[in-house]
Amino acid sequence: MPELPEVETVQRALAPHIDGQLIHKISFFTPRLRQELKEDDFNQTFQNKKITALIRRSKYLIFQIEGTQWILSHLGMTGSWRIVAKDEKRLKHEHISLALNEGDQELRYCDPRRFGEFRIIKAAQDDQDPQALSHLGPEPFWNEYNATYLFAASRKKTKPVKNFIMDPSVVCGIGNIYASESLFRAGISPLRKIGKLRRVDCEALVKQSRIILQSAIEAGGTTIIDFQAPDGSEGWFHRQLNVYGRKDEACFKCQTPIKKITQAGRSSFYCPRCQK
DNA sequence: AGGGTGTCCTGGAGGC
DNA sequence: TGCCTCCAGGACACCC
Repeated sequence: MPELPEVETVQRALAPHIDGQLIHKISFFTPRLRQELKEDDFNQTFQNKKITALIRRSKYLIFQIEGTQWILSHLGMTGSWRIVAKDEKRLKHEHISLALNEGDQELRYCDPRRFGEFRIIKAAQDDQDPQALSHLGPEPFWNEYNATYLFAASRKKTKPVKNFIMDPSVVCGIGNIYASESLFRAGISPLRKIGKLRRVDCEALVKQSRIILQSAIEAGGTTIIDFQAPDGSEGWFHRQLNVYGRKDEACFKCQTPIKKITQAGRSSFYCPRCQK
């Protein structure tokens, strides 16, 4: 399940292989992912155009392509990209192929649950976000995401803190796993109302979420079930998870059994003793 | 308007 | 073994 560190890992692995490459042909092997996939539209727009960069914003990959249109890719739950030789046999759930250069190499997208996205968006001006992503809040590593910002943004809000930090318009890229893990490290219960957080809590939360995301990136992303980096290597960050997926197991700090609850339809894990 | 729920999807786990 | 049900998750539409 790709969250920010996984998407960052994919971006870093893929970019050197596709920057500067020409798109020879785009093929779809499924009528739709989250949206309809129309081969003609993509080929008319991108055939023989050069990929100038692959960047990450939030959990999106953006294929920057010469011209006025770009491609937005989201890995959903189970999406992955890999680079293969053109004659390599297609895997069961491979839905997209970008033949590069003279067609000798292909970038393939595999997604068993088809929760991913692949769509054409308008290119952005300068360093701005493309319009399709204008709703996104700051990245966790940007200076704008700090305790002052989080404290101000959360006043008079009544949502549980867990749901608040998972809102990409507040701060992007913190999914279910890292939300639980950040709160554990910050010593904050996921049930706390965000508006009741003190400034010191905001400071701890910003700091801990950064530390955890950074170490996950350095570890090459979390592999729980589905995630694989494009070179086939597995991330190993799951070995460092303190609470996620550890229902009824002993807290590493205090031995209290980890609790699992449901918030906004998503499972949260926390230590009822360490997190207040 | 803010907060919560339902929907999309399918593989895997667990129950009987 | 085989069938059934449930669950996982991000983004977004929708409801109260």
